[in-house]
Amino acid sequence: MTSGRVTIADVARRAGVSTAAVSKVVRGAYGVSAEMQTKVTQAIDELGYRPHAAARALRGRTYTLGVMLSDTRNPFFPDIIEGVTGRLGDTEYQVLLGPGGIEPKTQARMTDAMIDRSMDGLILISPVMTDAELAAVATAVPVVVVGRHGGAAAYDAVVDDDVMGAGLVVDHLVGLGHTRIAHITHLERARAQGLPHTVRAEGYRQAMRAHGLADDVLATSFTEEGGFEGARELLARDDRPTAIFAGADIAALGVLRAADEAGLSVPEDLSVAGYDNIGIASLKRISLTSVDQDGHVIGATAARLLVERIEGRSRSVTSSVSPTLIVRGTTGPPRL
Amino acid sequence: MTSGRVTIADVARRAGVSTAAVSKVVRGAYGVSAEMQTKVTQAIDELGYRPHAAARALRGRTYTLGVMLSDTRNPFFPDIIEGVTGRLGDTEYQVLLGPGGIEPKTQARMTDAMIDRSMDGLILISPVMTDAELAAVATAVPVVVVGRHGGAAAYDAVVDDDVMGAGLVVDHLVGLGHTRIAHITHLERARAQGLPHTVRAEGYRQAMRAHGLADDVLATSFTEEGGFEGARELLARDDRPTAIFAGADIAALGVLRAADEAGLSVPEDLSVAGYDNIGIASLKRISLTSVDQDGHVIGATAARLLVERIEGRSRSVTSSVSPTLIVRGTTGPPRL
DNA sequence: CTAACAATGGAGAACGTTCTACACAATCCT
DNA sequence: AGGATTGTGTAGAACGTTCTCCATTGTTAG
Repeated sequence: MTSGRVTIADVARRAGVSTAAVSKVVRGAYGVSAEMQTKVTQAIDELGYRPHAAARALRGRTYTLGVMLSDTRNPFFPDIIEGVTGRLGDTEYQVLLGPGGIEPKTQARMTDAMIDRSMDGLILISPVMTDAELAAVATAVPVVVVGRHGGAAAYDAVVDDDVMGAGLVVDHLVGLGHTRIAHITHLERARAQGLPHTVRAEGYRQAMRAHGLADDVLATSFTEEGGFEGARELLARDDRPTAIFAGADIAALGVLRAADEAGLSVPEDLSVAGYDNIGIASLKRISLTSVDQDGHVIGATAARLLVERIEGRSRSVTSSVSPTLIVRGTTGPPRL
Repeated sequence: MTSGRVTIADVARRAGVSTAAVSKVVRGAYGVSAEMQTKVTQAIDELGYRPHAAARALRGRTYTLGVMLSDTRNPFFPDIIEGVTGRLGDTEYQVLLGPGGIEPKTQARMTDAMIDRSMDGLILISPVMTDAELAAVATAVPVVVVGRHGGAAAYDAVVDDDVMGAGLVVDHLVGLGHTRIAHITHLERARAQGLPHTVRAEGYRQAMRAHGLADDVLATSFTEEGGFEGARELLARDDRPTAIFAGADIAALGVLRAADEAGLSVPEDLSVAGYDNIGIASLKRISLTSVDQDGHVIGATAARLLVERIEGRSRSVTSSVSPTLIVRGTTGPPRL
């Protein structure tokens, strides 16, 4: 009455069997007769028994998967979550999210906390930890890393093909007739390698080279302000670009503001493209050309890989998701 | 070597004391000498010991707080999270988020899962459960409910004063000279009482009445599409409103699109206001007048109340946060 | 008919903590 | 001096599971 919690012992008493037998039934383990099965199942239903995850943790699984979020404000993070939970919806696994913050230190604290809570596996979204830290986490628990290129042997990885995505944008703009295409990227702060913005910038450079064009990369930050500042600088030049490809939609919004303030009309005077295809990009008022990553597929894939890992696979896998270009109103042929 | 995990017994052996003593030091409990304190602390540091939360759960606290999110896409949910984690940053508590989904059933599953994982307390953000379900959760674990009016004795509550917020908008519009002000609300689907949209609609009605004006409420949904559809219907009328107050910014964006398509200029032909002050409302391209809820304060308050509850307070508390009106470019005097 | 075996159920030892109860020593009061 | 009190440390029983044996059945093969 004090705790009120129904335990396996209560069920065993009710069904007139041992706790071991109940445990077997609950886990679907080998060695239970049909009769035992029904008896116990009935007792469980009558009492409303639910296994106590913490107690389970001491011996076996917790059926809890952790997803560490580096940035809660990243607009397609809900897509990834939905992909993960959707995939796991009909399994016994539960998903809990851990806000890891932007700093390597706070992220490490979060992953430690998740390990301490004996989660069965972790999905890390764009972690900003060193490779060594990442490897350390991966030895303690199965790990899938999302959004970071160049995965290691210790963990699985799911990445968007950012090189391809950047290429799609450049190809599109070149196809429209642009030659002066600038790229706004995010200034590298951490030691971590293979982060999306780096790879997108590299993909942009490759694609420009492939078209025989000179590249023009400016590093500010992936914020509205960063896009604004970057665009203001680019647009002040004598030979200002006719198109700006921002490495993230949020920065592209800043670019649009800069264009507004400079009295340039989009797309006639300036074409603008982003990356991520965030929800508002599709709003008619914005109508931003962008690269869609299909966070849903990314999340579902990460969940699948993680469960596979937990259930025994040891060979490491890297899955690459192909982005698609969504052409909208902010890109068009340059004014001659 | 197999598990690799450092346990309290390892620390005790290293320091040459009992496990009970180590436990006392770790918990900061009464009855440890200074000498013992340093000896044990040193051993902990040397071995890199971290308490195993699941094992703790079986006896005492887990130092884990759960935040159930009803809607991961809600744009000010990151603000609330930051408020919560910010408040808890220097305590021993860890915050984990649980995506509860929109359905009462999935939300119940989530809260159950959190209870099964012996979290010390739960913050429920706009839960769509019945009062009975809510009460049941609250008997199992300390609970703070956010964003739902009319809290019960069993749990604490933090709410935005939605009546006041709606009043601010109406007062502002009336002050500009508007008399035909329509309101777009969210169609009630669940049984749950006291949800924000209901209260906002009621606040709107009260304020209109106070100004001696006729109210005009249309229920669609709090989505871009819902705002669009609602506005299209309202704008097709003979005596179309000169101002539309949408109960959520996301719907207000739909209203803006409808105005664009109808060839009405904002704010000259139509004033538009929203609620929530989501990030993009401040973008120059949108510049939406809105009501700000200060999710940061809400989150911090919820965290404070929850910790108080966990640490013994039994009297139930409801904290109300005052919203503020952010006037931007989408509202102005009506054209005469 | 008996030995071997498969199928089923149960005992009981973990798992890593917390926490109550107690032992012991040192200090205090009268 | 002797009892009471205070301070400090330890033993050991929980907590609710899982899981490895082991015991007891039937069943089958020879």
